[in-house]
Amino acid sequence: MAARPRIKDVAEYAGVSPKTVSNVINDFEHVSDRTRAAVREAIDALGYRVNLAGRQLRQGRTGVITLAVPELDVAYFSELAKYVMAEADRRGRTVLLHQTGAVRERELAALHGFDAQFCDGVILSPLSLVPRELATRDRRLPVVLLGERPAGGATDHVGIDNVRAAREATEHLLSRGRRRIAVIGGAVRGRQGTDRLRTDGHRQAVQAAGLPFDAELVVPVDAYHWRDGARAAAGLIRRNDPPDALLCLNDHLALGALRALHENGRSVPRDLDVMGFDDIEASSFSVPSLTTVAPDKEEIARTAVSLLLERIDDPESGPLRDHVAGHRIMVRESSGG
Amino acid sequence: MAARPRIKDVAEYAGVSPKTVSNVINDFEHVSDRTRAAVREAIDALGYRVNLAGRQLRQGRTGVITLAVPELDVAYFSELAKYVMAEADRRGRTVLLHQTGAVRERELAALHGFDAQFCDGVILSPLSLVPRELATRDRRLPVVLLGERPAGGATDHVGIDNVRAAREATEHLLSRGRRRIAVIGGAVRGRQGTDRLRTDGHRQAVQAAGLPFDAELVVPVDAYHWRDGARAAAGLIRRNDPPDALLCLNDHLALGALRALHENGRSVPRDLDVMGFDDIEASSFSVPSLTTVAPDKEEIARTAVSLLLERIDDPESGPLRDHVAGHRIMVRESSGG
DNA sequence: CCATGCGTTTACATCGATGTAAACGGGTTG
DNA sequence: CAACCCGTTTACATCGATGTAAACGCATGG
Repeated sequence: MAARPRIKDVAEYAGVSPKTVSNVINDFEHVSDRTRAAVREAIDALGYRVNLAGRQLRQGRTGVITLAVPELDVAYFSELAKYVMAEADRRGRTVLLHQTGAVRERELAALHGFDAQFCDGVILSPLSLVPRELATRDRRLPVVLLGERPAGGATDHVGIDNVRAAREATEHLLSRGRRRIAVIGGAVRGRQGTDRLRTDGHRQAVQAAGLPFDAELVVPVDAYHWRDGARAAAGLIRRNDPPDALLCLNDHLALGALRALHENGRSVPRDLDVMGFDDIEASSFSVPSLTTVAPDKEEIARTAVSLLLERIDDPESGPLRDHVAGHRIMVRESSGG
Repeated sequence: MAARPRIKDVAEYAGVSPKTVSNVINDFEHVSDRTRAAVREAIDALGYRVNLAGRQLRQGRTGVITLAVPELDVAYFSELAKYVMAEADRRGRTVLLHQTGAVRERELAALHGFDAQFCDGVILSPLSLVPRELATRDRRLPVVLLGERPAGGATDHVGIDNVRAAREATEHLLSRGRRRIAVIGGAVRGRQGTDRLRTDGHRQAVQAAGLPFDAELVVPVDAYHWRDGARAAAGLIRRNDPPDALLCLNDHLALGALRALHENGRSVPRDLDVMGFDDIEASSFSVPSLTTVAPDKEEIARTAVSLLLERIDDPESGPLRDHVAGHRIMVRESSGG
């Protein structure tokens, strides 16, 4: 089998110079129709496809953007990845998907282009990095952050209004008559991460209702997986003064909690209400189906890609942008819906 | 901020030639310790990192392998991706994750390196391509196929023994006294896809037990998602002679079926048994928890990466390989476990 | 003291595509 | 008919890293 054809081969076949072939490929306007046709024919005949390495070396662009998320088997991220890839595809880019495992070093590596400088820019969903680390990133690589807003604010950002979303979630539970609402995966103090922001929103709703905020009901977790939600829920219902509702900061936690409640003979929503965050596909199909906060993932993905591509095309373009994407409360069976 | 340092900058800083720096980077043996140390220091001082485009252009290698799967939000694939990435990481490679959406053209594009020739090889989990198409691939790009075994057999392959796995699954249900077992997502005829192979295995078990095989109980689906499983299950229990067990060809279908059965007042496993395939994390936490066939995903990932890297390092290396990975039946509540 | 050998380092060319600037050629115009 | 213009095409250099082959330097042996 012959070697992969180069631009030079196409040029010889078409009887023109390599640069002319390049001009045709890149839709340069001053190419006569005859030449263009001849080159197109040569490209088809030889099955030529551009070599990205050569192009990048010359242009400094790859057409590849990286999406770095903590874990792909957290459904929220794989669903988000799907939207990001679809949008990138629409814009003629390729997505390099990367898992950081929420490890600091790997998130930092993502910020700096993976030593590889393989991509034109990065969409990063950070978990471990603190704002200062996020701020010291390599300015040469455009970055858009997802999730919590970086305090320093040196980077474009897309996310939902976590405080408001959590407040609305708790308001929903309060409106159902729930009074002792536990927050699984929450954080009362510490940096303004997603967990802290959502806990703050919850606290606002509780206090606005004239109820006392009980920090004992905020249960931190190791990770946002089923098992962590199950463990937390099991612990909570064994307390002397158990909660009458569980606000779980993602759907995996909530689904794990549902399982634990079932194992312990509690009925949802009769005995307790349960809510989640993210609205992953599984949440429509659980038994009972799960009330949850649904961020507009498609809006998040679309906006993140747009902001990133703008920065790539023009690194100096305007001020930092901070897009707040929409969200909805999806009321389902786990809170009587 | 200064421009990214090149190998030449490092060379000047260290007072050696660019090629010597390259030798240090690539661990060439004939470099004196003094020179090596000086170069290392220069690299640190300047924060130098190799430019992959330059390297690929010269070496024809990127260190990047592609994993192309139908859909990332099918948990089996995102879990598999996690293992593949972990293994690739261990081997010092980067994974470019790609979604084909089960679209023929996109699977073909994957086979040919995405027009981009960005990667050294591809691990492809095909859904739509027929064996002939798989055989006509570009020989220059090493490929490992996952899932069903390609009939033509022109490519390395890793998968479980689908026929046996399905036979064992059905045997489990039969041993519980189930007699009318429906297959959701199955196929009685057509090419030897995963669906067909598993249906065949099921049929073998049924007939080995001296029972009639009822093709009416094999229900095809559009996709392997919750909603499809829910729809199929809802249809089945409305029949005059409903099944007493559902063998669903992936866990999403099974979880959707559980939901539909619940909505229709059926109790699992009292009224029916339900089984899935894949053993995704959600299946341990559903209510009831799901009996399922657990392929050894880690073995699949590890082997696929190994085979691919061998082919990349030596394209002529030996005959085609076909690795059959292990699987287990995980008995849980949905079949009385 | 020079020749030889071996291990280390360097100069140069090269991978493929494309920016730059100059060359080319056909048509106008004075 | 020459000077000129403008749109098209080309020659050449370049991006960064590395393979090749030759040069270099130090040590040993004749």
